[in-house]
Amino acid sequence: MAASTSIKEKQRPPKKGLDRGPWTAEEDRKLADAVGVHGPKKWTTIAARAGLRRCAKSCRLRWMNYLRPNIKRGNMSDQEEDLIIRLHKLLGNRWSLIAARLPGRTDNEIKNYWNYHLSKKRLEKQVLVAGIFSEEMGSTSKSGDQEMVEEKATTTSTSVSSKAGEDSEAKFDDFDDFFDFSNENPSTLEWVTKFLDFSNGLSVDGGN
DNA sequence: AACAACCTCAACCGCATCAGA
DNA sequence: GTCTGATGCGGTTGAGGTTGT
Repeated sequence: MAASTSIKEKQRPPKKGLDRGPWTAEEDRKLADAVGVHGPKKWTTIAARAGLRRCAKSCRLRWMNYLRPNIKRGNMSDQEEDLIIRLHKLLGNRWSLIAARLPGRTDNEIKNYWNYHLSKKRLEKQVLVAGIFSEEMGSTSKSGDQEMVEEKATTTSTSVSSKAGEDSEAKFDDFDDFFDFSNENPSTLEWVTKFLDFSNGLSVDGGN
């Protein structure tokens, strides 16, 4: 983020007596206990009552991304990856919405996965396309296109992290084959249909 | 064995939105 | 209707582990 300062995160002083950095097992236990008592809401109350020197946001994040029950860990299956690609095409960078369709996966996890894995796959494909393109153009030396693609490879995160919608349409045409729902299982198809109905309704209403 | 490059994961921030006073 | 604090989301960063040379 451009808003991030050049000062390294971990070197910043803690905010008014609050701890920062990785959570300890003890903190996790306290947080889990507090959530058990108060429920996964009222994070300011939880942060205050749990005896943790952590802010409410930090507690919520820790719970949502790590301590919450039924969190699935480990590699993404092919089906999950496929679904992420399709949902991203549909929803853009709305990671929480995408995560809601992948039981046990967190928005943070999906975001991480997308930012590295899938953007990389896309770049590989771009390189391939650029290579074919320059061949068709009959260029023999290392083309400007290729250089551009290579340069793009160094700016992966910025192109991927643009606002939702901006990139999903224009930059992901390569995944159109993934976006064929004709063989989709009924539950996914049903949800996609509902979503499209809903979004169509919004656009007809002018978004209100 | 040492180093570099690659990859994963957890955590932080700022901003937007929501909800209650 | 406005203000303010709480909550949720998306973008970004960096530590640390793994793999390759």
